[in-house]
Amino acid sequence: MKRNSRLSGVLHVLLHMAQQPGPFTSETLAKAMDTNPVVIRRVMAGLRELGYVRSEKGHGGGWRLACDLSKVTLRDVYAALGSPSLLAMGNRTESPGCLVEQAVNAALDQAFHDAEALLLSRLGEVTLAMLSEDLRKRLGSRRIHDISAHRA
Amino acid sequence: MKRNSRLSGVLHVLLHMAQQPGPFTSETLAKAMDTNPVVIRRVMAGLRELGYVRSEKGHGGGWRLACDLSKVTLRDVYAALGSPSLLAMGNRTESPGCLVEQAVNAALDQAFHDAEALLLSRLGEVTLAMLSEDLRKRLGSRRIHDISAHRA
DNA sequence: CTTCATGTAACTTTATATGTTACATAATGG
DNA sequence: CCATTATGTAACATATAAAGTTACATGAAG
Repeated sequence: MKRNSRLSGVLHVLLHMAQQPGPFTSETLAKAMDTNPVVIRRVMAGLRELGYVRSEKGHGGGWRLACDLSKVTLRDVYAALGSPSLLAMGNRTESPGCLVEQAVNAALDQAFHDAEALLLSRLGEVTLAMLSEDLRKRLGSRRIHDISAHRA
Repeated sequence: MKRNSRLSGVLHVLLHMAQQPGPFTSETLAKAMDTNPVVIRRVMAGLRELGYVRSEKGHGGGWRLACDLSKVTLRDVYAALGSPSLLAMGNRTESPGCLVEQAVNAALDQAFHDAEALLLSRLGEVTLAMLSEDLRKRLGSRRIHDISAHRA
């Protein structure tokens, strides 16, 4: 999986899960995402803590959606991943003694903060249900979208 | 120097240079920034290409500002660094064959694009002269700010 | 022609996301 | 019971990119 694509990856998994009844094993999901089952479990753990999915062990076990898709936004999913930093750039030092650095930080922080706020706001406007609806439109005529037939 | 803090670092250097007449050797700047002279040269190279600074070799050589600070914005400086990616997150794949991935990408791309545009816009509103003016206010009573007395 | 500065390629280090292995835990079916 | 199948998780390995370092070439000043 490409760098820093957890959000993208998790959404992919959730959307697939919304297309078929579960449960899905970590191995199935991992194959579809071209990654490792452990990675799936790691990423899904955050979602489980917030009650968006459930997991069960043993025969017939695996992952299932456990939330109202119209109530969960992309921002919620992002938060479930631990709210990793959104921006690729940051300040050299956070609490500088140098006044020059303080002046630089003040200017950059303002811009960075605004951009982060906008991004979070946008993510908060999109629910998983909206994504799923968009997907159904894209699927069009095709009746089923089986995860086992996944190709990148 | 912390990760991905080139913009912050370069601005720091430029602001120091605006406080005193030059020239400044890479070594002097490096000490103030607690980094290596070669790193300074590498980063300043982009600025030189765009004519924002000049460098001279030999005795009495070093770096000098070569632009009207009121005409250069933080966005210009960012561009001089090669416009590195602003966001820490991206899509798993750029041109996916999977329709699920396409739906996810479409949603995320919109949000990502808007945030990047806002950030660039904000950076474009701030000139080096404005930063320098802000710095002078912060310096207040202090008459001089000698780079050789730099502390982080 | 020595000294001091930048220019730059090549290499090393470090940070972090991602991937993998190994093993513990729990649920199910015989 | 107990073999099978699943998740849970720690520990380790790999990959990538930023940052730092070394080495040496180039050029200007005294």
